[in-house]
Amino acid sequence: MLQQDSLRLENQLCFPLYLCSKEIIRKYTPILEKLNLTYTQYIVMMYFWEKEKSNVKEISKTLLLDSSTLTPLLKKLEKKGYITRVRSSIDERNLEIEITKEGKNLKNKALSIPEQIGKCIDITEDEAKALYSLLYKILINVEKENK
Amino acid sequence: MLQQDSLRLENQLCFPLYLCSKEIIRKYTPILEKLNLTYTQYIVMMYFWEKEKSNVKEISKTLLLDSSTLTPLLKKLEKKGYITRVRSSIDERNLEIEITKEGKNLKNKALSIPEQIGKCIDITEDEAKALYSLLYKILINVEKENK
DNA sequence: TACAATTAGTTTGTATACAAACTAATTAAA
DNA sequence: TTTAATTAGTTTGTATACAAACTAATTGTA
Repeated sequence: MLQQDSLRLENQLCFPLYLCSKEIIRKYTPILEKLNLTYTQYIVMMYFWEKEKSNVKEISKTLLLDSSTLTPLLKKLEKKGYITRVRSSIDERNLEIEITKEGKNLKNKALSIPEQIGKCIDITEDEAKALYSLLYKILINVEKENK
Repeated sequence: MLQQDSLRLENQLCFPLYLCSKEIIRKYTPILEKLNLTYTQYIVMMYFWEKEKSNVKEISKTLLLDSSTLTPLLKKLEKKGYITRVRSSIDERNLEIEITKEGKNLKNKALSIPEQIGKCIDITEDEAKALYSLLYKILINVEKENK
């Protein structure tokens, strides 16, 4: 490919990635509204459905979200009553974040969401698997140099 | 898969999509800084490297960006001297947007960017092709219902 | 031809994102 | 044992994103 052509929109890989991410998240929005969650908040709640207690640093590392993104987001989730935020008494720098009963209950309301989104995306299971492994392969490569 | 498990982070497809998009864009950021561009501004400039003249509506349709995202972004590109924004005299509602000579010159500075990013992503050509077609397949599906 | 409907773009409000600067607590080390 | 360095999280500033409301221009239509 000519160097010129590598700058054509149709030859970009990140552009469709960016669009897919954006457009799928846009599909989530009205669905998540019923749970009073945004997409990023939903991701954080998923995290807490698997791990009841954590702190900003751990969440940041798992979800690849900056702590300065998380601070206000977690405050919002606290205000909604889905999590609690308490300074650790052992190390005052740490913020102990814990899911509430209400936060746990939210999972029941979310059970049908993956299927709803799946219908929108509408690819075969094999395609989904192929996509999934490609994405994680890229993620590992891209994150490799961040150390 | 149990309905419960479909809510596990590791079973999400949108999540790695979102991460890939975000993290690759983060790789672009320091590279694009040398051209005084953000990633979204870069996408818009790519658009104008292929189409010298356009308007908000057309750009919005091609790049899937809301006009309310484009308005301030285009003003910034104008301030940087890369495009001009002039109301159409035929239909005052239309904004005629055109790339400047400086905007065109910027392309030369950008020529090496795809290769730099390619190195970060680091997948084979076949994998890139497979990913590319999967992403566009999803995009078509997701956008289908937006009519 | 007035008035309704549509259209193009802008403004407003809310929610990310993240880099950089900052604060406070803890740990390391001179 | 002070002081320096590190660490965890917050604040600030800039730039998206997009829905909803809005403005102004144009088009459709009764």
